[in-house]
Amino acid sequence: MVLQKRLDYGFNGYKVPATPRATRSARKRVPFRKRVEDNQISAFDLLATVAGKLLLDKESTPVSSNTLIAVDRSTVEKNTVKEERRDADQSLKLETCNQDGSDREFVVSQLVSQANELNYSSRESPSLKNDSHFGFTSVVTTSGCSERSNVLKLMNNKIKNETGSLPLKVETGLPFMCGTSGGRMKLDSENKGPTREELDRTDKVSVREVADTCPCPLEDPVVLDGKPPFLASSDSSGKTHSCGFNNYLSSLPAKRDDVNVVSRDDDEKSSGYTYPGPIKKPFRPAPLIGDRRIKKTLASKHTKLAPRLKEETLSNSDENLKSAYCDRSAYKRLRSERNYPFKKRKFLHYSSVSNSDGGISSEGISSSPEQSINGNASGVYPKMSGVTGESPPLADQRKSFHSRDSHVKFRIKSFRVPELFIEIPESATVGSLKRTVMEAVTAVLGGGLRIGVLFQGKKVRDDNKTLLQTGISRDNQMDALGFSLEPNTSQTCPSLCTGGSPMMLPCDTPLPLARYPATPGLVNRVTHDPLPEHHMPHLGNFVESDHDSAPSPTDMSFDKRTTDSKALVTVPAMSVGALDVVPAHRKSKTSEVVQRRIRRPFSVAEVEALVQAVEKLGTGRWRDVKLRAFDNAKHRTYVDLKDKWKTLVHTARISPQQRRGEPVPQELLDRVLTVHAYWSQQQAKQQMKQQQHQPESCLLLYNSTMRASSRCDGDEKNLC
DNA sequence: TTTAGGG
DNA sequence: CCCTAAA
Repeated sequence: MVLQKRLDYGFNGYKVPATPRATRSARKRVPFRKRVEDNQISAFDLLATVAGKLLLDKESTPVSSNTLIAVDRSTVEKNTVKEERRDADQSLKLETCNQDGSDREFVVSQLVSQANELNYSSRESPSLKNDSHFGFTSVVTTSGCSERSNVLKLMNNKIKNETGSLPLKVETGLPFMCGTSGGRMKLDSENKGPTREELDRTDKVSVREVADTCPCPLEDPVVLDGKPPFLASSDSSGKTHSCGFNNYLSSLPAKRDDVNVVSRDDDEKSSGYTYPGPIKKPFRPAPLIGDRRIKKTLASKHTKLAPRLKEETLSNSDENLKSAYCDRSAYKRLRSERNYPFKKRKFLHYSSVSNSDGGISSEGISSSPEQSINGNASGVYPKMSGVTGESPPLADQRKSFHSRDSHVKFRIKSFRVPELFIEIPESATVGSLKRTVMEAVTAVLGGGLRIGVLFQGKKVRDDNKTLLQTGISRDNQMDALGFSLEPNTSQTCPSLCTGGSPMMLPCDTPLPLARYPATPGLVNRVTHDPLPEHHMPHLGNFVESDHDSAPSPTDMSFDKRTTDSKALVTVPAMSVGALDVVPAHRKSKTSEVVQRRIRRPFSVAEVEALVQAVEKLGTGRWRDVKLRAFDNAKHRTYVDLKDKWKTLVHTARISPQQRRGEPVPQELLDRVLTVHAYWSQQQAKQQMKQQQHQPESCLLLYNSTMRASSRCDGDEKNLC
């Protein structure tokens, strides 16, 4: 807590003089701010996690991100193990999942059976529970109606060929698809009409069709058993079918694991084995940090997406929650795909398929959402690709799948913070030591970081080499790979911004914090920013000209900072999530975004001028002081001057060891104390005069006046 | 808008 | 530096 607080201040810049903060992102004025800051902290906090190692795994899990169902048992088990490991250490993790060209073509029947198997095993084996829920829950969570139906439709395409059609009534199928619980049945049913309409129109696959083709295997008793009783009972007619259907559906997103999405264990752990029925309940049983973040994000994003969602799904008021989760996934998609032209509707559909977990995780990983969702979904389900107009036909898609490199899976447990050298006098307090360290750390973190890659003990400097070329992708080399955070010294960002090393996020992946540290005036200098449209609207207005002011150290580090911010974010974005909140606020549609002014430490000369002016005018006439001594320093407001005086007085009173920032000459500080005492006295006298006729307060005032005057008696006389 | 103070 | 209540 303490640490966090301190960091907070550090990044606010205000209280950590030694750590010039370039900027601060826009945000809403009131309550948001605190939250944002806190979130930001956690990001850095996380970053600062010490000493770590990177695990490199090579897996040949079927990619499929979209193919949803192809999780074989071995994969599940593997994942389970990982899950446990995650539990063991809470440090930062970054994972990418392997994408292999193989196993891409699934036949529905196969898929189905596997799905069932999954269900079964999850029920059977406790060890698998965690993992399976992992998959299932996410399905439940994120998949909204539309998505599901979408999936269904997609399935349909396949199914038709494979199994032909089975009798299943739409009436039974739909409610379940869209319903969240048994109790909601009625509403759902009411809404099924529009939904269906929507579906038909959009994807040209009638719901009826879909329902009709529900595969047989779903009726498997085993599956039914695994399903919560109330779900089954909630459906009075054709329950068997619908249940099977549901199960089937639920199993789809389970595939998600393959998509590489790394969800925080804590996010979904609690849900355990989840069945598709009560979609709502298991959503977020116990909102954890990650979730909160998401909610916040949603809060703002939601408004935009909700209408559409509802249109597509249900107009049920209870739908909010659901749509919110849709939003979440959608939001992720949005962030990673906003460069693409996309049809809203399609976009929505896609979103749920791959992303169920609340994590920010998937983005930034090599198998990015674009690939997984766009590619697979459309590949497997040609209809969608047709509508989207982005994805190649199935055949081509497949081709491209195979031609894609195999992916390497990374897990970064933690980062090592660059070595820091700190010198501090013996007389310093522990508190100040902590502070100093904090400053150093924040300076590093806030001042620009880059990622270093160590391989076999050597730094890999060539960012253009592929993993293959460097040998990193080889299984036996996994131990030889390490990441580190390094203070950034270069002015330009080499590959990260241009092409991106495989380790890093793709440049076009929007990163919330990427532009976060950018200073108003600074933004203009960032020419390579991939997403200019996401800049805050008002930035330009804040560009101040401060030629009149002494250049502060802050100014020097701007460029580095901006260029590197990406690297900085890349890592924590995975699991921290706090960062996610930022963009939401940045884009807050409701109000104007406010940019915090950059910190401009007072130079000695300025302090001198200030003291001089105050000597003349006294405290309490800050406007005059401003006019007199800082009239042409536009960035110094009278409030600033007042604040500076306040801190000057404080500085003068504390021991020199406790002072930070650019040292102010003791002579000046002495004057500050003197002047301050004098004017305080004057003020008191003034008040005494005014209240002379009030006997009660007279004594008090007199005492305080005496105290003040006795302290610097001699000086006062001089001044007078 | 300015001041004064807390954050 | 920010934010605000008061003046």
